[in-house]
Amino acid sequence: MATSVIDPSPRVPADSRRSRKKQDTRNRLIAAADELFERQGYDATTTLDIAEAADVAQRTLFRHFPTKEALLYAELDDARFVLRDALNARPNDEPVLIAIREAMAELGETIVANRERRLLEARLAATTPAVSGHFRAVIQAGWERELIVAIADRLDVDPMQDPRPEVLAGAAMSACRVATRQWTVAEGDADYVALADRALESIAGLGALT
Amino acid sequence: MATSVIDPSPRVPADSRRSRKKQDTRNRLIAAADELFERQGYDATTTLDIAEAADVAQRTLFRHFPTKEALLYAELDDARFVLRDALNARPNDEPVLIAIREAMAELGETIVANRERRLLEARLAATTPAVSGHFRAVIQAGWERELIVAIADRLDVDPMQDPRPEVLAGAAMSACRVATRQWTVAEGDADYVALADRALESIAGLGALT
DNA sequence: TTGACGAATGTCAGTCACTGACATTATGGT
DNA sequence: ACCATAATGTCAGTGACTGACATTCGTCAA
Repeated sequence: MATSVIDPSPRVPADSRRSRKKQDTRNRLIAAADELFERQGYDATTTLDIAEAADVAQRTLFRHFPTKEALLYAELDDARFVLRDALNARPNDEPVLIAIREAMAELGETIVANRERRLLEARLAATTPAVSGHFRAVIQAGWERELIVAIADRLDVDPMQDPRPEVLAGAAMSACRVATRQWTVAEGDADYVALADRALESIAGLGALT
Repeated sequence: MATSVIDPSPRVPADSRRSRKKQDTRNRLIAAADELFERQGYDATTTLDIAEAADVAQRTLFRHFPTKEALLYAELDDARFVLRDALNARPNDEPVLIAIREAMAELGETIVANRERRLLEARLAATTPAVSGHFRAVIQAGWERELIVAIADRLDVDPMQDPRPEVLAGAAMSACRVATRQWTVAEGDADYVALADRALESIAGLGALT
């Protein structure tokens, strides 16, 4: 869900032929981008290439995705809603860091399911500044916002006054980045959930470092 | 210093007329960008506008700065070397989080000195996604790298294996972002160093949150 | 002083991501 | 069948950035 682009009130049943076709072009665009990025690299692939490979006009591509990078991270961007739901599902009396670890564990399963795509994202992010930049600026920032409001809710504090929600969220996102990098170095042959949990756990000991 | 762009080995004395002129065009470009961003907004200002206001060719602008955003963040980008030096200057037996707080305090003074520019950066980042994105993707990531190597050095661990350096660095950068936001909300009429220190201090208690 | 060398800049043409405006086609409801 | 409108197509831009080559200007040595 979440078309990555703003489309307000659909007056059409969510499962009409129209919406199926729309979803289909969206999927074809993602698949085309995937394959082209894989085959000829990110920078060497133009949005026109992608559109033609998906057999749509370039303009249509930009109606579905706001930027070229969004094509790559469509799935991870939507995953922030999964994160939000997972967080809200944790019991309210659970310590915040525990709740985050549990929610991330749940999310981690979903993430790693698409192993090949995750590895592609990682490869491209490692070689292309535009990609890693977009990840930090858009994807990670989006996840972070979800974390912040969830944490502030639990602590019942104002995240504009109390620095802890944002600081904890930042630490958690860094932990996820580390876990992802380690998982990527291992070519996906590692327990992502365990890696992430270990990194998240380390947050508790940050103040005691020599 | 660090010209924000790669120029390897200058065979010319660092204080020749040539280098002074070069530095001068660089400064004029920054000043021109500053004023135009202030007057007509970020998006409404083209790189050609800036170049003409500084009385150079557009091509020259892009020889001094790799992107339009870099014009805005030239100073903050260079500040990462100040951060590195400040960190290295801290005694080796000092606990890491303390060292970071002290180094940031030192850095904070430098930062807040240019109050008007900081407020301009904040205003633009708050209204223009391209600006806030660049900040996260380039500036903050750069500072974070400095933090990571400094922390890993002190702990004598491999930052690729041990998640703690990167996690702590991420938390610290988030703390700085919070402090900057609070300082900005107060229109610069607040003790930035105190705000940053309070946010950084909160890292120690992250694991104990209910 | 002069002349050679090279750094900084200028000029120009091009690529490519992205956008606004308007025309066309395809669906869904009537 | 008919109309409203969602989805797409077409086209002509704008603007950031780049490569190639010409020109100017500071530096230094003979």
